[in-house]
Amino acid sequence: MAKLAGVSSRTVSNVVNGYANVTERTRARVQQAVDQLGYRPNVLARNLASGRSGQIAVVVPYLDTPYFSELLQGIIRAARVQGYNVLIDQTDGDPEHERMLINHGSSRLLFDGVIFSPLGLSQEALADRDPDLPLVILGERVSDGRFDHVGIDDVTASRQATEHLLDLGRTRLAAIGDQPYATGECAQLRTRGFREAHERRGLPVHEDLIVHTPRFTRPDGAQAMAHLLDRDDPPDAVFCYSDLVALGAIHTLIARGLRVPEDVAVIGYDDIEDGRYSNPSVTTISPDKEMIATTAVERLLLRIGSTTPPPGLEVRAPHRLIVRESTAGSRASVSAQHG
Amino acid sequence: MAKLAGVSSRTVSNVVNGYANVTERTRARVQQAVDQLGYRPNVLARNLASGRSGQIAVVVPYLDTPYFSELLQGIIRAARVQGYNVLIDQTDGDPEHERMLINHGSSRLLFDGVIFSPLGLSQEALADRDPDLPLVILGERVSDGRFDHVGIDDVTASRQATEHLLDLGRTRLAAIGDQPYATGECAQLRTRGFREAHERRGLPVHEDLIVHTPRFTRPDGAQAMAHLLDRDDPPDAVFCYSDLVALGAIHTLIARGLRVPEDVAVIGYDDIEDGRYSNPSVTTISPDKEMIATTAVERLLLRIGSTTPPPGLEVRAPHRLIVRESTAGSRASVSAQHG
DNA sequence: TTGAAAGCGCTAACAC
DNA sequence: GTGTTAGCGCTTTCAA
Repeated sequence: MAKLAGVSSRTVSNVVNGYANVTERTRARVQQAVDQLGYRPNVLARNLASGRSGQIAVVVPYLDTPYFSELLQGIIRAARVQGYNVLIDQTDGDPEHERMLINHGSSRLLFDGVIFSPLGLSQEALADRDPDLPLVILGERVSDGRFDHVGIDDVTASRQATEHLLDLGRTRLAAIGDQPYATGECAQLRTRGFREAHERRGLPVHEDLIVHTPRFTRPDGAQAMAHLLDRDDPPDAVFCYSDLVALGAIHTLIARGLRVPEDVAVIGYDDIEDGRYSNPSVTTISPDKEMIATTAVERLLLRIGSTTPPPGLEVRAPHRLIVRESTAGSRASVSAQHG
Repeated sequence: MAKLAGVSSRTVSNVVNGYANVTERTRARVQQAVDQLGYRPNVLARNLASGRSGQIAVVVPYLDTPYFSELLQGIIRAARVQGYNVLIDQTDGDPEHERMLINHGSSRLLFDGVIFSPLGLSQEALADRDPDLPLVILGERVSDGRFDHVGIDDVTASRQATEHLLDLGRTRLAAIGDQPYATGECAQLRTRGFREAHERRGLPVHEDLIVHTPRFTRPDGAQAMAHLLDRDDPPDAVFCYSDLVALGAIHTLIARGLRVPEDVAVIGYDDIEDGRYSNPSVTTISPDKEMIATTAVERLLLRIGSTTPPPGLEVRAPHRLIVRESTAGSRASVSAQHG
């Protein structure tokens, strides 16, 4: 024991953990011993004794989705600053896997809390989860008071995206990405924003131009767009529920010899890097990822630290509309509005 | 203790861990007790006692690089099958951070081994690392016998990419991504392949068309391409050291009103999804990511499991050339050659 | 303010 | 094959 090299046990713990009640002299003495012996506390032992693992889990549906990997970066950074490690888990949107993770998951104890971006998980599954597991939800789901929720205002953002398309003078707006079933809450909020924009202008929604997709990937976008173009009366603007979908849609448009945005304007969602360098670059809704990440970590650690769980907080992160070539053409400039 | 509900301690451990020497009857009895009490072994305690954490770390320079996030998926999957959790760490290519992780890193004990994709780390730093840490290196660096190395044959792949460009009848080939300094080994191997292709055909290398970039990102590609186009005698084909670079380069080309591939053919490297849906889609070198991931995990676990470290293995993963629109135009089809 | 000692819940060497 | 027992290296009451 390192403590032999000066004083004794309990004090070392105090010093290493930076507790208050230690004489300056003692602290110095211990510190010196620590340095000299190159002592490093054993994380495992500490974890066992304290009952905490010093790790948080981040659960996302798909790791190779740029939106998530960009978000993850911020989370990892924020967690590390607080001395926490991040465990990453991918669910592939599998409801069973998601449920397992927030229930009496086998790996409970491996992490002290979870930042969770659910996809397939229903409200009910969320409800009967392990009540002792500190939890922060990302995305669209609204807090039931027992966890925190961080996300942008999807409805407003979607409305603004749609209004941008209408402002361009387009009249036949399509929407790609609706998911009119239990696990598609996120998509449904965006559809609601799409509708609201029309309502505010007193314009009719072209119901048949709302296309469903199983996911928000490039292939989904490409296929949906092809579907739309096969119609008698194709759209002149498309609101895509992710930048990936937009990228896929644009791919199809160009492959069919159409011009973006002259023939069809396209707007995406997420502001991933791909959309900044694509041809054309993609107009998009840009959520403040940095703030989402920071807030999520902050809230989770607060939750982990408290014995009496704080009330569930509803955090609205800001977003902006970023106009690029896919709606503005080559003269694209940036306009911003905070949500 | 769950053991009260039947027999006793040590046996439980045996059963739970699936060891051999247990009577069928005993096993059943224990199993029943386990089920009944809803017993779950405490991972932390197990880790402390066994000295192993059941976690492996994967260290990559940048998490939001599609190549890495695609690779990570495979690694996570493979590790999970073996009952291992994956801890992800991002170094931002910071040599100091990288060195720390493979030395007496503070978080040693948190993971049993590391799969490492180094960037800034010099050969020397690698040499004086913690010799007890099981290590598998991804990418270009060749094994010194004390760790395993998994990667494709960069020189051959790069030569094939270049030959593909020459086969198109192009004569002024540029290369974007060289890094002629200590930490740019990966880039240098690709440059070597680029040269070899010219040599084999008895063609001169246009030295002034080899452009250096600090990283392999879209902005790097975009900028380098702009630089090339500002020359008196621009290239008619470009070998980009990553798909992201290619995407950036194409962005610039199109912005300048040039046609890809008619005016300039572009080939990338990595086969990320972005390149399959971009306009034009990107011809590329496709490494077998699945195999790289599986092999890396397999070798690492083997290393973790052995008391006497196995000799460092050099694993060559296969790759293929995938021809798409950025070199073949809209009639792009797929040709494959294994490396 | 600091020492002593009792675990945290498991694994593994050692006997039976 | 299975029970006994001694730690793994820390945190944390409890005294002093």
